[in-house]
Amino acid sequence: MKVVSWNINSLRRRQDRLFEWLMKASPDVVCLQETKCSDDQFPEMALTAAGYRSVFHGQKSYNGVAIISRTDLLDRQASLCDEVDDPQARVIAATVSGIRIFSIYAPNGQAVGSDAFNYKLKWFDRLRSCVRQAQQKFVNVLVCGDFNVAPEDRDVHDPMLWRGAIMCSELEREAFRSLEQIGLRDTLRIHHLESGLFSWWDYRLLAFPKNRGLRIDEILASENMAARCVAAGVDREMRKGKEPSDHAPVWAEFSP
DNA sequence: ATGGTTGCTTAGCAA
Repeated sequence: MKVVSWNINSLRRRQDRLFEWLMKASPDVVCLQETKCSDDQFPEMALTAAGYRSVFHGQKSYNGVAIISRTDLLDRQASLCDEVDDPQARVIAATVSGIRIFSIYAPNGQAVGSDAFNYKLKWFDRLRSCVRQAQQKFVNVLVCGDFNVAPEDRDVHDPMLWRGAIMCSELEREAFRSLEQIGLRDTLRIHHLESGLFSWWDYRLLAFPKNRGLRIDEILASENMAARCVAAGVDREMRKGKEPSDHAPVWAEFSP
């Protein structure tokens, strides 16, 4: 089973690219982030015609997440488990073949120490609690998305330049590690230890051709799923060409 | 070098 996580940076803007890629790459499950469209704008019918079911949780202009799958998506949940009424559409979960799958779009945090930054840290606490709840019910859990955290220096093109900056600060990395401490594994690192593997490149200053990027999109797997992970990678091709998202899809392959 | 690019919406914010 091939699972992909992709921050598409506007589904409406990149719908053609999405469908071409689905036909070519033929993934089993795709977690999308920053769909930036309300639920009434989501191309559910077109996806059905292409052979994909979908669950989605969007809002006007910003954020928005979805999961699309070749097989049934059960028990859709569009929240972080708690009763907090969050106006930002950043989480959706569903069950595919007995695997509980989350598509998450973590807050960016704007600047270290800002209100948005503190909201980001609290949001990670809420996410951790929510994933723990899922782990009570499911042995197989995947948490896929844009975490807006580069977990280690090897995930950063220029660690000295980014030292302590947003997405790289110690508090954010600690928040990310707290997810690993409840038994989630960063699937890319099961198969690749090298630096230079990124998932996001700024649109500015030729960042992509210079490979000046960060790895902030991850597929985290529960122990049982990690044991089944036979390959993982980044689809850099999708960052190329006309009007790409600023993120490339990251993927992980699981044996039955 | 304190710049620059894109999306959403239409002046300015978010990323």
